[in-house]
Amino acid sequence: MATNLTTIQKLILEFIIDKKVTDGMPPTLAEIASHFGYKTRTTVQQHLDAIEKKGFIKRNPKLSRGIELTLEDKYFTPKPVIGEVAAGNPLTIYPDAIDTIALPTIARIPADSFLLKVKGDSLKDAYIFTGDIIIVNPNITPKNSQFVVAVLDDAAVVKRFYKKSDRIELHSENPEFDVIIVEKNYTNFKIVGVVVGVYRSMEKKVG
Amino acid sequence: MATNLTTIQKLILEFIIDKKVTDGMPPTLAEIASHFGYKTRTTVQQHLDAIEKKGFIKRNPKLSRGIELTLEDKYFTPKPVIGEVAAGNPLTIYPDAIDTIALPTIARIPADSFLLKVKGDSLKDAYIFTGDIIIVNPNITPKNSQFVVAVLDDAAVVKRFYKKSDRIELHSENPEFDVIIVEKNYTNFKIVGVVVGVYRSMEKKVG
DNA sequence: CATTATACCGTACAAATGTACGGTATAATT
DNA sequence: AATTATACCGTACATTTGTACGGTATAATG
Repeated sequence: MATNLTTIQKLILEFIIDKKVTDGMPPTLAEIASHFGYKTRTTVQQHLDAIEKKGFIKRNPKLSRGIELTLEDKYFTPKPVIGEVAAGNPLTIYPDAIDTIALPTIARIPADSFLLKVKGDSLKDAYIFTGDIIIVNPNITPKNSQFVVAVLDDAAVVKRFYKKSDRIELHSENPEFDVIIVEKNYTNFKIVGVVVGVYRSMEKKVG
Repeated sequence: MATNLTTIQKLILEFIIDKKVTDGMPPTLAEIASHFGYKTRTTVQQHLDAIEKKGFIKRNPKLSRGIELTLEDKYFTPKPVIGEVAAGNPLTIYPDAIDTIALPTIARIPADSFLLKVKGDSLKDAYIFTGDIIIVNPNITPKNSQFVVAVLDDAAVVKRFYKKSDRIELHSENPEFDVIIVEKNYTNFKIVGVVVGVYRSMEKKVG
């Protein structure tokens, strides 16, 4: 879907989506204004007018929080896929990807998490396949045996996390792969986040 | 969870859940009052006080539509998983699993889509595993190669759908399984719905 | 018999909410 | 040079919204 929304309009729309996902309901004009530092609700009002005119939302007049997302399939919440993981390769982050996918509401993801598309079959032993979307939360401290997205020497990996007293181990589901051991003082290593869910759309053919 | 809610309180709670599911957000006091024919919002206010006191909801003071459902699992909308598919077995629909509260939610699932939990590894060739949740839409006409949930001779199957001029074929991902052929006049066959998505939570350990 | 919980009513009010009207400033288009 | 779209401001106002206070009536409980 081509977006003829301006940058600011896009930001506002994203904020609305974000609020809907985390709070379960769209924000009020005042909440939007406050978030963007506007001194008047009128400014928001005018942006919403523009966004509505472009067909991205529909508003129920006089109804509080009456912003409906037009692009949203009734039971699906759109959320941008911000990048790709293909194990072994650098973590690709799309520049300004408004490549939203329709995530089912059951996969109700916390606002602070993001989506990555899986490429390659390096995760097939974890039952995660090319095209699957993984939901990554960067604000969770990983517990042992959880899947994490990590960047090690500029290459991305998705592996099970195990913390030992002196090091961190990254295990693969497939025993043929060696365990990656990260010593405590190793600097070129970063946990990107914890994988909290996997979603796969079946609409298009998989096989 | 035992319910010590009164009949009316229960009705009001159900209405709130219903509104949340259909409109995406909880109602205002006025909307509740109008639905139940109350002449005052105060009446609703008092019922909500009671319901909150009993721990079923939590309210954000002063915030419009600030009714939170306490019973709602953090990452899941009140949309319940209504049954189980274990290929070869009858389609299990949970009777009224989670006590009075979940029941109305179940009854009110938008006819549009529902959730089934997958049991057994009969679908592993389609990369769907035990514990996964499939999202099924009964109102879509299946296209060729889409996964469908079907009931054939009282046993549930989840297979790829292929319509031929004179029959319907149900294919398995695993070529070792025979293709099921349903002749056009066969009666004991019903397409339950099209599998539109698979969701797997990674929060608890998978392996 | 007094108390408590339930189930309603009305009146009142501050704050929140959506919206209208009018204005300024910049950039792009015609 | 005139117009249009964008991006803000301020003031104003009728409703909506949540909430408080006070009252009535019934049924159940101690």
